[in-house]
Amino acid sequence: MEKNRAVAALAALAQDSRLDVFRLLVQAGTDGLPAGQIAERLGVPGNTLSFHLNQLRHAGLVTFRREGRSLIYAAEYPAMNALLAYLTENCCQGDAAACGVGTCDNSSLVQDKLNI
Amino acid sequence: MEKNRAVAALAALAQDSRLDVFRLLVQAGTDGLPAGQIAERLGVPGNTLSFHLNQLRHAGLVTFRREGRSLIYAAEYPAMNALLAYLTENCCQGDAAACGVGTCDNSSLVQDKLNI
DNA sequence: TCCATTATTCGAATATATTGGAATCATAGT
DNA sequence: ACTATGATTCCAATATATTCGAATAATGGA
Repeated sequence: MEKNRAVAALAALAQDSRLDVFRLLVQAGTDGLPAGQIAERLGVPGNTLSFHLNQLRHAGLVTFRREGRSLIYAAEYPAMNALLAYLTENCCQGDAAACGVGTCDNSSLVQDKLNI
Repeated sequence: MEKNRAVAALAALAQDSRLDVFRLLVQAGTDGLPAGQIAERLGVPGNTLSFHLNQLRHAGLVTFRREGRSLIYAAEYPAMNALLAYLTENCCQGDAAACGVGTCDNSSLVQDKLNI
């Protein structure tokens, strides 16, 4: 993952409403949720939500598809994983245990799996 | 980890210079680096770097200690791990494999280990 | 075709973040 | 006490982000 994309993804997540949206979509799974339902659940005006969804979309963290009149948004899991990988990359000069990252090397795992 | 702290950490990382600083410190390990050396390595003016280090510090992502005239900054690994845990939390309704997060559940792992 | 529904885009007001010059603070050595 | 070094704080200029009212677009049904 390039630095610019990482900064964009972090910036997209670094906002109250957008972090809520993203987590909601992560929980919703690959089926996603229509924009209106997201707006209702989070109590955010439609046009404001639209702005935030656009930010998340440009950051590559969500995608959408049309279904009738509804636009269904869904989390882009590979992008989330790439960001996690980027953040844990080079951690502790390879000695992950030294900084408590866990027993498995998330970064290389995800990179191998997804070819990012 | 509370949402506010997560947003603060994400915002701190969502900036070119600060992401550079943080990654540099993550690589440097627990010994850390003096502010002047960070400024020199990244080509950032001292006062500007000071501002950014302050942001990272307020977000809980770095700490510092004095050594003579130098202030040595170091990455706060528990905070980094708590952020990763927060981001992967509730992912895919527990079915981590479904969204490619890896074979181990990072979030619960880190939470158990660090009591965050 | 006309209307209701679902959602996005535009624009302008407001708020927040970033930058660097100049001044200041803290420490160590003489 | 004086000076040099390493770093921070203050401030004002500039740039970016957020919000919501109003206007617009896309779809489906009568």
